[in-house]
Amino acid sequence: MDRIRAPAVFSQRKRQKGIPSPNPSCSYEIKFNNVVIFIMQRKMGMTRRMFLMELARRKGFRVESELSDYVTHVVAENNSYQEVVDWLKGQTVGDSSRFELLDISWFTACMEEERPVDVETKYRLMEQNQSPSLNTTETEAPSFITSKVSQYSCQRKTTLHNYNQKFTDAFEIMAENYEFKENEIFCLEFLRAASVLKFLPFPVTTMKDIQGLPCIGDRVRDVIEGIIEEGESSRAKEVLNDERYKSFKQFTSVFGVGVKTSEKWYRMGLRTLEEVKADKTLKLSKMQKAGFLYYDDLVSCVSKAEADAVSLIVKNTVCTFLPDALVTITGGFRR
DNA sequence: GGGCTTACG
DNA sequence: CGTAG
DNA sequence: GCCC
Repeated sequence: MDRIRAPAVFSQRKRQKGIPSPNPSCSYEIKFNNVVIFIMQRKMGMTRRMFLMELARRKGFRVESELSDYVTHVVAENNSYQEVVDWLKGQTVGDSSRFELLDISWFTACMEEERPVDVETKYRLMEQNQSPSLNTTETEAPSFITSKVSQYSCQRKTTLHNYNQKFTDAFEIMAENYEFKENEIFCLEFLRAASVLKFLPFPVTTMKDIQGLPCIGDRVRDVIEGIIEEGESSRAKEVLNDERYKSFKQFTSVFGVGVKTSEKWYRMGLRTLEEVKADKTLKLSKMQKAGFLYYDDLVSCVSKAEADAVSLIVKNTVCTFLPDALVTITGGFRR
């Protein structure tokens, strides 16, 4: 249920034996053992930080004044994701990726509810955000519209690492099936949802994680729910076993064959590429003939070594004319 | 209620 | 109608 | 089907 990682085993113990100081935190009972908060002072100031720490402790939260090994939740105000990450790098902590990096709005929500609230996307500091909590004020109730994921993929900075492949694989299968059915609208729907989940810097484990994200409708939500519960999508599985899908998948893998041609072949009763090749009455386009002729070559992936070999040929050729020219591979092989 | 990429062969 | 990025 |  709860994504919170911290073990509940060590709670009060350590704190007590360490410092018999007039630390006010000792006088409050800790009610929530799996959340250990650290509040960043940067851009906040000491007075406000102390005020917030005291407030949380009064409400039964465990708050550390140092970035100890027990800390699970790092809270920052008016800091971007990058600023917090940079600051953490300068601290003597081993692996700072174990922390939940949260905006102050998460903290204020906790204070309002007097319990640790779920770490929803809107509270998280993420790479794309500039400074999420600019519209919160110190005295007012917090604004919960802290960060919003853009609906436009070009406005999202997505890394190569996909934390949600289980989900996005299923979405892409669904999308492809709708493409084969020439339902561009549902196809688009699933492709967009896949793109959004690929952007998330953490794996989705509860339905709360996707709250507030764009392009996630009921249909997509159903698939996510299925995967969270079953570990896999029964919908996507059905598609993979679907005869029509399997045939279209084969047909469209031939260069020069799209959905229209696949549809035609499928209507003719053809089901496999072998059957297509065996049918001598079919009129193939120039492209399709090439597609079959070089099929094995075209379906296989291009290796980095091959790309480098091609690059070398181009370099040498260019250098015959422009000895000082700079030639570099672009696209995926450049990464 | 409209848009959902676009140009080229 | 299919490809490309 | 989502978003404006």
